[in-house]
Amino acid sequence: MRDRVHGKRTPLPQPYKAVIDLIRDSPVGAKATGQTDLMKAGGAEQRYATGDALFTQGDPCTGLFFIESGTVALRIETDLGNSVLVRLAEAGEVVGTRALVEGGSSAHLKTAVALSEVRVTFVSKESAIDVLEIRPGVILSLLRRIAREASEAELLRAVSMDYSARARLARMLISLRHHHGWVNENGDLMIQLPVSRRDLASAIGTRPETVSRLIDAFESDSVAFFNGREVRIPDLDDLFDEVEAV
Amino acid sequence: MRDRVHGKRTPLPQPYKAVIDLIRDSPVGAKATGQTDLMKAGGAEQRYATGDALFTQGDPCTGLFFIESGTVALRIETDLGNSVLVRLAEAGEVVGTRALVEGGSSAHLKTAVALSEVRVTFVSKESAIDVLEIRPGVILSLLRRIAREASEAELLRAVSMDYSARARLARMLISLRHHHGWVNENGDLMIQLPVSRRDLASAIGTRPETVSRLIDAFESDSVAFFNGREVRIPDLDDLFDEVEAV
DNA sequence: AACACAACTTGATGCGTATCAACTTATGGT
DNA sequence: ACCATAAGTTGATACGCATCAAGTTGTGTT
Repeated sequence: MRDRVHGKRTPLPQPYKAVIDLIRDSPVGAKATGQTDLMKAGGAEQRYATGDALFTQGDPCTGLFFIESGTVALRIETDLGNSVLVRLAEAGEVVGTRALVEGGSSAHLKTAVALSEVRVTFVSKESAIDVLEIRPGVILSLLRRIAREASEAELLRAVSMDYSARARLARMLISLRHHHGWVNENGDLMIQLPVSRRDLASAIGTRPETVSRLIDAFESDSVAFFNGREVRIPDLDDLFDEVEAV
Repeated sequence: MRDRVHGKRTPLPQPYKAVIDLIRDSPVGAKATGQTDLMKAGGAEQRYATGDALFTQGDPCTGLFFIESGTVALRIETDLGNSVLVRLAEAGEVVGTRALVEGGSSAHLKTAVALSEVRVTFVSKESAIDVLEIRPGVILSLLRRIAREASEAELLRAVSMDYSARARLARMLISLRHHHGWVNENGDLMIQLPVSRRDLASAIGTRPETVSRLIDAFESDSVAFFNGREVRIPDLDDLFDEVEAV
């Protein structure tokens, strides 16, 4: 691997491949699949403009939001300026699953804000549970989806602390490519960051100043070139190399 | 708050209380509730001795393990010596939920090892899914349980990086008290650590040497006194103070 | 276009913790 | 009870990143 500005870690001989793949390439939010049409049949389409909140931390959970298009930021807000980006939810994912948690009157732990034009199908808590009680197939699909999210979130939590901030930023870019990347005329991977530097920093557990410096480092090493929220990545493998060592 | 050997952080004005409570006191693995008797009816009781593996990373997922008694360590093993303790599963929790994840032939991402005499009810993947397809009530209970785990794991991942190693160790002790603590004749909280220093270190994302020094620091500050795997905590509030600032 | 304010960058400095090495203390097997 | 090996401790050193401060660039507003 290339020299790097920031540290090195003890290499890990032959870790189990599936785990490494997951660590290296898991989106911040897990991908969603499976048909939940039956459930969504009882729902209503809603639209949100950039910056609108789907729900706010502390609000009672009223139902599930199936994202049809657009990107939603899930944040913990600690005060006006101080917030932590917990994950980005993309088209195909469900947010608000806390509405299903046992104990009727649960409140949202996070705030969900549209980062772009967002279209969702909203299914109220009551009708969601109605459907779930009648159609085991639907609930099984939802269960499987959430089981995977839980499993992966837990795993990521445990291992992500072991990475340097530099590696975590690399992993973030890798995962963002799925919904925010394309290939330009020269064959370079391009990514349009959906978030500010500040969000980016909080998402990877570091500070905006550090992100700034990491960007400098990536550019000196020709791994990635940043221009505002647009990122050009000549060779994706270089990014994977950054996450190679644990 | 008292002076401390290690750092301080910018205080957070009035974060949303439920979130803070969760952060401060969430067990490493989420508590489980809800009746799943119907599902377990089709299962078989199994016993494991200390050190036995319920399953190993890479094995195909064969079913769900409902822990009736004892403590199970879930680890990612990277090689023989190098492992990360992802969570401790206690009586009342379910492990192996990855068996339910979509896409039939999933493999375990973690290794589950009994840390004590462990009694579980094992429900095979097939019969679990059979039950789930017939009894929506059961699956709903399971879904709710897993939804909460997912939600909390995700949140914890995001915020735990913001804490110092010292605060993370304090949080670990706080959460261990639920299943491994008692009160001694002097009214002191006692905790019998179920894991080695090495596991402890990996669970909080640090190194054994650092854990050693943190223990020294806790003892100098009279927050907690360690004797092998036995910990004496004169005042639990002192530990909560350690996690107070983000 | 001019302003206010937020977002971002750059530099200097210090703290927290990883790392490496040497040592001491437990643990388990024969 | 012994030895071999693992687990835990202690010390010295280095470095990644947070922090504070001051600047610059960007963005929306009237």
